[in-house]
Amino acid sequence: MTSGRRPTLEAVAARAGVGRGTVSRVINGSPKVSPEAREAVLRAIDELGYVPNRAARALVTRRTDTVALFVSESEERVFGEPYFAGIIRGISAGLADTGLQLLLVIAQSEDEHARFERYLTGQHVDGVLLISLHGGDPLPLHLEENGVPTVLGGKPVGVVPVSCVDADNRGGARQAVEHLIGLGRRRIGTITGPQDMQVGVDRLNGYHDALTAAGLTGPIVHGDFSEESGERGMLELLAREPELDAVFAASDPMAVGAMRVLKDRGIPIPRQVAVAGFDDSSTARHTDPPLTSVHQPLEAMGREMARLLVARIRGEELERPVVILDTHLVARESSLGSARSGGR
Amino acid sequence: MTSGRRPTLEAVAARAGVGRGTVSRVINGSPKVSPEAREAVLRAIDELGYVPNRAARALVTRRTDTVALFVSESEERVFGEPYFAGIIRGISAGLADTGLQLLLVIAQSEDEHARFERYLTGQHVDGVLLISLHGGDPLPLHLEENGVPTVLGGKPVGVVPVSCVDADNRGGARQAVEHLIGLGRRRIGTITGPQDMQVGVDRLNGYHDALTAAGLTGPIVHGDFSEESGERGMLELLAREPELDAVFAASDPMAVGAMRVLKDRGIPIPRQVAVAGFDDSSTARHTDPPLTSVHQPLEAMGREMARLLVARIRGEELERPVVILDTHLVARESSLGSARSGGR
DNA sequence: CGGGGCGCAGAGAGCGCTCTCTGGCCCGGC
DNA sequence: GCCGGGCCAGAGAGCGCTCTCTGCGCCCCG
Repeated sequence: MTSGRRPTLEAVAARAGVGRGTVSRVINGSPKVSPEAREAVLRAIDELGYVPNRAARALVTRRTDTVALFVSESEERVFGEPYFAGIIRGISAGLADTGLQLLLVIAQSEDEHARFERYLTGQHVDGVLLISLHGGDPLPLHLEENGVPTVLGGKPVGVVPVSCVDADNRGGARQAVEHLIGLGRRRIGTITGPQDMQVGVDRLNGYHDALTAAGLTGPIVHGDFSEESGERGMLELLAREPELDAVFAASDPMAVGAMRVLKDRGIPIPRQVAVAGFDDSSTARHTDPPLTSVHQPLEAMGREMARLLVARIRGEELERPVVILDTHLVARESSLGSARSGGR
Repeated sequence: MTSGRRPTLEAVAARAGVGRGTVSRVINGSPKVSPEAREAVLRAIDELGYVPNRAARALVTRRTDTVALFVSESEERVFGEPYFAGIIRGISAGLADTGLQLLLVIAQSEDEHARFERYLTGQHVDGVLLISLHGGDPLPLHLEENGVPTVLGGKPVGVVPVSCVDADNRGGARQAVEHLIGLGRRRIGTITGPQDMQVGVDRLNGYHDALTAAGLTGPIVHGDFSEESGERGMLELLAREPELDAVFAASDPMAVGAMRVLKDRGIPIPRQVAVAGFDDSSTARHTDPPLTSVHQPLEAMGREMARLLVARIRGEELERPVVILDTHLVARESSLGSARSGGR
């Protein structure tokens, strides 16, 4: 089929009866080409099935037309699957008509993390998308210092990033807790996420916001987003506050863990204790009872990350370098239904 | 930090007091370098923070050190999230110490599918991994014809692939149905996957195998792996076989849909009808009751795909170009517990 | 002590593209 | 009618690397 080797730009030029420069101009959409020449070149490209060689182009332009999605997965609990898949779809969609390719880099250990830092700063990609970043990771800083545009998924703890996209974790958590308060709950505990991640801090703050606004306080225990830490957290909450009538878990898996403990103890959900989670993962719809949870627009977040990165690569000034997308509560049976006090 | 531009191989050679060729040999691990020269080169590389330019190398070697993972997601129902994430992790792990980068290509429409076919056959990647392939997709054939090594995740329907990795869908389905038979069930229906996908066919065959071995028959309805098709399938099964005492759904979402219908009808699970699914997704653990399901080793499958592809890229002969990995049943409450006939 | 062979190093070419610079052609103005 | 300017095309250089080929020096053997 392909005779020996793929056709080069030179071959196209020969066939079209023009010079290499003209072919290059046509390919790159330069206006300085006469209609006849353009026509001839396009026909030759078509006839030869010419595809430009990226390596050769990258060599001279110093752009690779590739961006990396870097996922640090040293602790797999952080890396919830629905989150991952949703974000990736959004990114892929956002990149689709930009001509940029997506390189997926999953660092599963510290070693790999270091190796990839070198790789990414080494002129191999035009930009980097980072998700599930851990507290104080210097990677985004190093990248920017080396002139590699970087967009973060999720706010980093501490530093103000050059550009990042996040869900409104604080607002979402606040909504969830306000929802519980609105249902008449008064002794509302929370199981937090890791406090070295901004997302954990934000969701705790949202919880605080709602309680404070209602003049309430409640017990706080710390988890790490995992189902198992949800179980431990629930046990601790019950020990500290036997009169608990609701719990807000900062992730769905933790909510699932909490619900398991409640069931084991024979505590009816939501009659005695209402439960709300965060993520609105597919699991939330299938728990017993179905879990009230905060939905975040994963695909939109991914798309927005791609948009920001592309703009930065093109050297455009960003009007809003930090984008926070709305979250909303999806109320289900784990909180709805009658509470003990109001019960029939 | 970086003064102007990154150091080139030439700069390293100058600093080490050797020629470019020697530096190249050191980098590529050629044995034909004296220890002293190698030492000097390595020091210079370290001092300069030299990172080879991939584009320049790719241009001359005609290898890109990049493989693509191509996901055709035109119908999103097929592309279950846990499947995706698990496989990717395996692939990433399998590629980790090969120096190959992973390009993620998600074709969300027919247009993109066609565009990427051109891209992938156009010397941009050294090999391609394909997952969730649809019946009769000519892409793998085209790729191989163009000399691009390809490894499939999941057997294609019809043609015998050059190399592919799959789970033992038939065996898994058979195990699940044997399990139901072993529990005393005799009127076992199935909701199949799409029959234009080999995975759908295999799981139906496994169901057949088990029934035939036990001298039974049962009603078959066709679904498309989606939750909604599981609901429809269950309704149809109940209509066709009111005495049904078990159902094997070829995917977890379909099993979930089926369970919803059973619950709506007030049919106790598993007392009257036992349910088994396929995938052992995280959802399976959280349904009510928890779902018996067939587990497939996703990460191992991904790793195996990577291994096969790397071997093919290196031109090694494959001893077993088609790898089928074992599946096993995870029995949970949706099938365990007492059946009607046996009382409690 | 001389010649042949081997092993390591360096010079040169070239991968396929872009980009700059020069040149040719045509048109308009004086 | 001649010259200047604008516009499009092509030639040339060079991006950073690999690979081949030549050459040099050393060692070993006769």
